[in-house]
Formats: sequence, structure tokens, C-alpha cells
Amino acid sequence: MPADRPLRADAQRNRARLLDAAETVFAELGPGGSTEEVARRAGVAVGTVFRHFPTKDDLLTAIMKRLLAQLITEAGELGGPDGLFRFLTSLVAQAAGKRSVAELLARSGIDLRLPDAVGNLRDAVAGLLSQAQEAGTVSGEVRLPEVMALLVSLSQGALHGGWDEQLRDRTLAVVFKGLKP
Amino acid sequence: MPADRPLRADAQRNRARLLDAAETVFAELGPGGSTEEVARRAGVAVGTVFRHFPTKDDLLTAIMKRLLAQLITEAGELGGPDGLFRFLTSLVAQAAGKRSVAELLARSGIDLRLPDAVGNLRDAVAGLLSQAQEAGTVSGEVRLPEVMALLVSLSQGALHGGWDEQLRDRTLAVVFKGLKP
DNA sequence: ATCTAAAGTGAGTCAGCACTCGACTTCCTG
DNA sequence: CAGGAAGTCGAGTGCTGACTCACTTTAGAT
Repeated sequence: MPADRPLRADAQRNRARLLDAAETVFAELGPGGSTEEVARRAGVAVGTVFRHFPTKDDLLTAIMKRLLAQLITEAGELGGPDGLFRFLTSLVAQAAGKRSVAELLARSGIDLRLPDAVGNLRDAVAGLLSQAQEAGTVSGEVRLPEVMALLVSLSQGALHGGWDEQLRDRTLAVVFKGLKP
Repeated sequence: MPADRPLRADAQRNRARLLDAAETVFAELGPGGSTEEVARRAGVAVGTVFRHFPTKDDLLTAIMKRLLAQLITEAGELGGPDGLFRFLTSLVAQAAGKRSVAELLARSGIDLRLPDAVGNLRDAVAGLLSQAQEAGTVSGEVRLPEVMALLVSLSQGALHGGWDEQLRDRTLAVVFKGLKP
């Protein structure tokens, strides 16, 4: 077991292409999308996919991790009294277009290989929640678990229902009203 | 094409068994559950499944229709000022246990073979909504589409998040508060 | 009791898909 | 500019799961 040497240049390039391709493929076809298709779109042979990700599930997990990291960054950058509201809005908007986001949240409660990353998202959302509560834009009654639950629900709903912008706003408005003091 | 003659007794029995078996199988395994497994649990050969439902998708659609009919009945029986709230609660509780319910709602927006049945559910919910609004338990601002959207979202969330009773109640409490005047 | 069309059976077909592996190519190091 | 390790290639393998069909069984009409 040699210490992890840096990847060769072509390998790095392919790894990145693969992740991008996988994201769009799974976004379009769901987890049912085939590995072969991912390879094709990345301009690479199947064997290469499996060198980088020994299992289809590993590939899925890798995208989830990346997506999760992006969300955490976004949550970290947002803040202030209505940071939580803006984060939720953005999340739902993304979910409506990108199946992966919703799928990610759906799996996150189940998949045992993402616990720390999910924990980080949880922490980020907790931060937004307490900021909002201090600013008085969210009721002190509200706790983190139900916020996470709503977050998962809404992104799932947006995904499956094919919401347009208006419906999204009206639905979020109801939830936001429920969160306010 | 002879007019539809009544099914033979054994055929009727098997059809019913098949639907029951399919419901539990798909509830446990999701749509990925195999036709063979459905046949096994119904105590019937695969061929029989395909005699009744030429396509796996036909089988799925058949359960959806049945489930939908049950929901519509339930919605019809409920009523009064908090009928809508009780319906939502019951729906979410069912979704948490039975994958099929959530999957049904998820598909209902997409699947083109269930439009009338879904329309009926929509009507039933519309009835509950207007009753609640007349009684003053739900704000007049709220419209049907967002209620349907919340309904789909919450059942999806309950399914994927594996909510316990407490979390379910707390989450619903937020939504209900958002619906009130 | 007899007959027959409807229903049931289950081994078999076929397609798709995750994954393998030996031959070939490309990067990097000295 | 070797040499060889790391990476890529893609035809091939094996399995799973939807669907078929020639044959057997059975319900129900006469």
C-alpha cells in the first residue's frame, strides 16, 4: 500500500470529465442511467470508469459528495436574517432542474458512506437557522430536524412535481409563513 | 374482440392476489422489485402475472389506480374545519410506512395513464380545502396547486427521511401554521 | 359426464448492464 | 530518451430480470 501518489495528468483530466458526465447523465436518467453512457459522454472507455470508481455506487457517492460540498459552501456564504429562506429557495430551484440534488438529499438519510458530509450540511443549516432566529425572522419554536425534513421534502416535491417558478414561490411562501414567529 | 365477459372464478382470485402481492413487494423494494417475486408471493407462476398485466408497467399502474381510489375515498369521508389537516396527516403517516403511496404521488404528475384518477384526487382535496377555508381554518390566500405540491413533497420527504412520529408532527405543525390565516 | 375455451404453468429467450482483463498507450522519472 | 509504472482500451463474461409460448389444467356451460 504505497502512500497516495498524485494522479497522472491524463488520469486527473479523465476523473474530472467523468464526474461531470456522470452528473449530467444521472441528472437526466436518474440512478438508472448506465455506466456505459457516462463513459461515452466523458469520451472515455468503460474500463476507465471502473478504474476510477470500482463500483457504480462509488461513482454515485462521489457525485453526491461533490454536490454536497457545493451546497455546504453555498450555505456558508449565505447568512443574515433571511439567509435560511434564500438557501431554501435556491435549493428548491436547483432540485427542480437537477435531479441529482433531490436524489442526493433523498439518499443522504440512508447512505452510510456520506455521514460526515451530511453532518456538515446539517451544521451549515443549523448556523443559518440560529442566525434567522436571533434576527427574529424564524420562530424560536422551530428546531433543526424539521428544517432538514422540510428541506428534503421540498426538493423531492420540486423534482417530482415539475414545478414552475410561480408554484415554487407560492409553496415556499406557505412554508416560510409557517416558520415565522 | 368479444365484449368483456366476466372473469373466470380462479382468474378473479388470482388477479386480486396479484394486486395484493404487488403492493407489498413494491412497497418493500420500490419499482425495482421483480415480477418473479410478485408471482412467488402471490403463489402463482410468472406467466400468470403477464396474462393479467401484459407489462410490468401495467401492473404498477393498476396498483396506483387502486391506491389512488382509496385515497380519494378517504378524502371524501373526511370533512369539516380540519378535514384537510387530518387528511395530510394520514397521508404522511401512510407514506412513511408504505413506499407505494409516496411513489404514487411522485408518478402522478408524470404518468399519463392516470390523469382522470389524479383529477379526482385533486377534486377531493379541493373540496377539503374550500371547506377549511369557509370554516376559517385555512387562509383564503392559499390555492389548490400549492396544497397539492405540499402533499407530494411531504409524502416524499416522509418516505425518504424515515421520519418518526415526533418529527412528522413537528414538520406538519410548521406547514399547518403556514396554511392558517 | 363431456367438452372446450379460458386460464395457468415454467423452462427458455433475449436484452441490458455492471464489471473484468490482457493487450496496448502515455506520462513521468532518472 | 530510455524504461517501466500508471493509465486506457474495449471485446468479452455473467447475471438479472422482463417477457414468451407450447403444453397442461380447470371452470363452467350443455
